[in-house]
Amino acid sequence: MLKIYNTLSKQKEIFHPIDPDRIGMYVCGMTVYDYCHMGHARVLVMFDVITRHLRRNFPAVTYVRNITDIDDKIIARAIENKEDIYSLTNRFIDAMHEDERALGILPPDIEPRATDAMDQMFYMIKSLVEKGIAYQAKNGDVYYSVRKFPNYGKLSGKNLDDLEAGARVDVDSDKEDPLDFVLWKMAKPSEPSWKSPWGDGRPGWHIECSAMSTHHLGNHFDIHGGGMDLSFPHHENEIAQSEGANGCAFVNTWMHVGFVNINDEKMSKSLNNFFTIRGVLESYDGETLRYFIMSSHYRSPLNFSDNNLNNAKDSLTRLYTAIRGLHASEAALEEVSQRFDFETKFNEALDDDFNTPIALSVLFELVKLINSTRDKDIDQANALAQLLVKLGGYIGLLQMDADAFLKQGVSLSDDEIDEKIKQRHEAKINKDFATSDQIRDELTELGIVLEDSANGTSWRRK
RNA sequence: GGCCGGAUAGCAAAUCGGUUAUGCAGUGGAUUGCAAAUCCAUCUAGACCAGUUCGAUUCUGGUUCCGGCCUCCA
Repeated sequence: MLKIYNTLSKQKEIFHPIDPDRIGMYVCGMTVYDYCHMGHARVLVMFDVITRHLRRNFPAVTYVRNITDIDDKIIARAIENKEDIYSLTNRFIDAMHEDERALGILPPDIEPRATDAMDQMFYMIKSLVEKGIAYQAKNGDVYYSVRKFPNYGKLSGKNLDDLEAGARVDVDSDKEDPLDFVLWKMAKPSEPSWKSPWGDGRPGWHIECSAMSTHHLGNHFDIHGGGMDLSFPHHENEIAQSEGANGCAFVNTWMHVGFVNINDEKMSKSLNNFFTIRGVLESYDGETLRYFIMSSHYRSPLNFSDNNLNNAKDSLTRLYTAIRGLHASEAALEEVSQRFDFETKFNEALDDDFNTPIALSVLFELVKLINSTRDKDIDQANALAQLLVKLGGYIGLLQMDADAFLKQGVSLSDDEIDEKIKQRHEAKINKDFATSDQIRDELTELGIVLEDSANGTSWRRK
């Protein structure tokens, strides 16, 4: 029984799909004018985990994650680069996909681009204008009239009068109310623009997501997610737009992923304390990043630091060490799956609002059993290792060959290392431990750790 | 100012009204020529002050500190 924390009700709820045969989930994706940073990585990874879990529990899941490929920052950056906006956005979309692959993220089912959704936006804006919820101001911009939507603030727990009191001054506005937000914006002469019933211009950010989500998932769908910073005003405005235009409930469950922090402060562009995914990948492999992200609950803050990343790496190393060299048949896997309740516990953890830290701890319980079984019953250890790989796969972990994971990023070639191991072995046979230890120390220096066992010596990266 | 979160051992991070979280690190032991890996045992908790309770880290109230949103933000 899946429980999800719903930002709308501020509590965990049992998830009741609108149509159990067809779950719809929409997640706000990137605005593509720069490389993705670790904050984006967290949203990407967590909704990947969520999608994987939903797919194992429901026959069909449609995961839509949009791309915002038109907005002020994109225009500004394109001008700065003397570049066409499409060449800019295409470049960063490719980079994003590359980052995603490194993190083991499966592509969403549909990845709509705002610039392909103009008609859907026109349709929605038109409907809002016709209903008197939106208006075209003197400057030509079309605004949403926030006071016309009685439930405004239901997601963020804010009310209009409080917002009004704390509102920053908005001088140059033709808005009827300072809290009204833009649906369609008139283009300045040199800017990219689209023809619309209200004049040449471009869409506001909020309407993009309302239009794309309902277009692909219907007016009323199950889950809508994004980073916590989107809950206000972005998601609040989406609710106002979609429910205002369609006259029905928009989304049942709202999910928000917590921030990635640096020294307990939010990682953000404006604070200039962000790390790009590709930057971090220079020092850590993608699976380590993925593990790091899953090591805390998705709604808690996640502190980004070398110490925590190294912790993640060490933990993953323990996991991979346990499955190294072990393989089993489907039948054996089936047998241990039945006999032990790891899978049940693992699934229960994910069912409880996607509690990945608990799910990971189940993996470590399994590791302990594998390691202690190894000497007594190798067949069972093999089968349990297979089970570990299977459970890891549920959350996109442990799908690499263990040797490949444990040997990656080393400066010497396999042959060179094997040669050193051979030399050391000979020294050991001659009881020349000074030499053998020296060889081992040299390798340790290079980040290569040797492990002796009854079957000979193997190695891994530190 | 308004509205939200959070405070757990050396670090990270969950659960839970009474019983081992888990990973890394530490200590003792097994194993090893010595290590590494592994196993066994073990030490470090619940910001502070009240209250409810047979019993609270867990519930309630207050205090302190930290963070977020209210402007583009994942």
